[in-house]
Amino acid sequence: MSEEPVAPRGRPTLRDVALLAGVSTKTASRVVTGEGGVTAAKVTAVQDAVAKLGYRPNFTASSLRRANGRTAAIAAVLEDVSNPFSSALHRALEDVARDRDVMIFAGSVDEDPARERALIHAFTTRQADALVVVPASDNQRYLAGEVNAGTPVVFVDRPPVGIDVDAVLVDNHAGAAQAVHHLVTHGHRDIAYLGDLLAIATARQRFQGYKEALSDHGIRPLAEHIVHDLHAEVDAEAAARRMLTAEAPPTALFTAQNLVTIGTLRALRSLGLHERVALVGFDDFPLADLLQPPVTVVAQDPSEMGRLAASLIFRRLDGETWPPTTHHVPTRLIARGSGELPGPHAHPEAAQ
Amino acid sequence: MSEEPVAPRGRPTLRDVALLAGVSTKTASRVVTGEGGVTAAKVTAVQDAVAKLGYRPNFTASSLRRANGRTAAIAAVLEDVSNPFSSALHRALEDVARDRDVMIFAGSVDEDPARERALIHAFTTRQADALVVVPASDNQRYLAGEVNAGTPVVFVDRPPVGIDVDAVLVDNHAGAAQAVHHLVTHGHRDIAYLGDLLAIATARQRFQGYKEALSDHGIRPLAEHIVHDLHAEVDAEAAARRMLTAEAPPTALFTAQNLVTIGTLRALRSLGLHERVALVGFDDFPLADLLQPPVTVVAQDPSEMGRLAASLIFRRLDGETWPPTTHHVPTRLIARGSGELPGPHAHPEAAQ
DNA sequence: AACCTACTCGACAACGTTGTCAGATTGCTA
DNA sequence: TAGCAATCTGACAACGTTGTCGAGTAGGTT
Repeated sequence: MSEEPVAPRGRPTLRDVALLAGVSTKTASRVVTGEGGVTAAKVTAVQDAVAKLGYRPNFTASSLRRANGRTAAIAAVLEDVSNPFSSALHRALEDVARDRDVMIFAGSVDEDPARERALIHAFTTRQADALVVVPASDNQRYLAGEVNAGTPVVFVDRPPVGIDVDAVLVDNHAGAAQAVHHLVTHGHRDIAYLGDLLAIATARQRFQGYKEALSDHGIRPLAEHIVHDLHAEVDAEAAARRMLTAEAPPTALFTAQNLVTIGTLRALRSLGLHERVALVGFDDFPLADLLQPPVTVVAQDPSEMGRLAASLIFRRLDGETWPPTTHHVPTRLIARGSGELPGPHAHPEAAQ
Repeated sequence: MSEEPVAPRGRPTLRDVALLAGVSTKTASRVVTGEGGVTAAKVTAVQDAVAKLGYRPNFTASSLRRANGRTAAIAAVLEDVSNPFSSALHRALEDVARDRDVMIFAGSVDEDPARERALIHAFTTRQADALVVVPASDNQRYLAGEVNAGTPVVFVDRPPVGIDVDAVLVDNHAGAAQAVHHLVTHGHRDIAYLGDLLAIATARQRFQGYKEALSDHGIRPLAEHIVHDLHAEVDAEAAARRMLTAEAPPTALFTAQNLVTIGTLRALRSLGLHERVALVGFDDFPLADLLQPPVTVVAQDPSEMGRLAASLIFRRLDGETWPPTTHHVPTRLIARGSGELPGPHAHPEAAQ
């Protein structure tokens, strides 16, 4: 059934290959790394031995010895590998890394600062060549050692604090303002805010954008129409339901995060208000266009962010240097329907 | 601004720590690994040196030397880290691995057998302790070496071919049959099949389940109502549109894969048939319950599959042994609306 | 024939760490 | 005081690999 030789307990090493081929380990190494300068006869002898033993080089040992010490692995410290934003980012990193035969460590932080540190510690300890970080903590000074040691680090989605590294961010402020402006344009003045944990910098920025856009239109938001610290879908659903069933409910909603948007949609749907109360969400999500009404969003571009982050990483790994820079990937308002439901102040011609 | 010492070019090693603390490297090692048997004075001396230098152990070098040689990293070879099934699986693996401080390498195969081999090669070469594989190739004999060497391998979603390892599968046949039976129960006899690449084993099983369920009801499917090899959303949308606009269109659809279901929904929606033609999809997806009508699916449980796969991996890593076993995670039909749209043969009391 | 160059090859050390083992120190008992 | 066990410590080798370097061989030139 199995004609392959029983492994001599444990994986074969270069020594085993060399022994079988009748050459030195160094020559065997030369053959498997393609270094060259080996007689054709010995090359085939080594190759035969490799095949016979099923030898696989130990890349770990090799990178310990090799000049640059690279492990050809980079680490992605994400919010949650299973959420669409993180996984799109992850995928974009992979696509760029793939061209260079670089592998990816991925881990989920779940907004837990301790987990962030634990992950980064684990990854650096495993000699990841670079770090892509969506931080959850409020200070990343602890990364100074890594950065000084020359490990490329790029922050994504949220800015670094206490440390100076490249960052790929979204203009949350402008995106939120754009959403609010859009709702005002469609005749709304009573626009509620439902947002993520205020501890998250991007949530604060989006809230700022919301407030400033309203104030630009001379609107003062009602305190009872502002809810923070919604992180999970169910929290958002409950908050939206409460707000919409109170007296004097808002005519439009700005939901400042993915899951908050979805939770809010559930509330609207179950209250039968989905065709009446306007909604613009921050961050696009799959099937938003298939819902009834289709959901208007301010879309981020996680793929583009990932590609950009990866390219910064690899340029640094290639030896390029420049002062730490923050890049902004633009947002895009995608009008699909829910954000164009007319408000009480809609001019007939404006609400189309 | 920066009070930390400039790193002595490159990361500090245990030797640097030992030198600074005035002890041998072995004693420094004893302290950082918590091996014990070291005077309190030296312990603090070493700890001070560690702090001062910002020393981080090189886990890679350590695992090279340590008895079991474990790297505390496992590899997940997924279809596409950014699709919901894969990322839910990934997340479940991470949750189990987290308890043991094990990290995860993840990569996307994209249904490309060559990519599958390349990924597995890269991961084994980096000494991953174990492999979780959602295969794309039709034969995985090439893994024999790894398995013989004692690396735990678990296949998920698709069975191993040419090699005998643990597997965590879905009962695709029964799930598909259940979907078709459900549609028949609701008065449909002309039920179309839209499915994934026939090269994928699970797609074949689902198709089998479809055919057998129909034949159990004495129904012979029409050739023009069977389409294979749909993999992307757009392909499915085009195929569904073609089928639904031909003469004598089916009254119900069984879509045998995630993206096929979504593409088909788009076609139904744009043709205005979404409230008329029944649909059951294989594999659940986010927001299926928020669509109009809500989408009835045969749900798999990727989280449970991931947890099970991880537990098998870790039990093997803990030294437990047993003959390679295939586990089946049950599917669950979730009736939400689209699958209960009545067909022409519906009894008034059955269609509810 | 003496010399040189180009090429092939292997001994050795080293990457950063830990297992082994034996030496040194301490404290206790007889 | 000698003897011995218990405790602490460091020298050394080894994990699997590759960089360095010098030895060996063949071929070509004077």
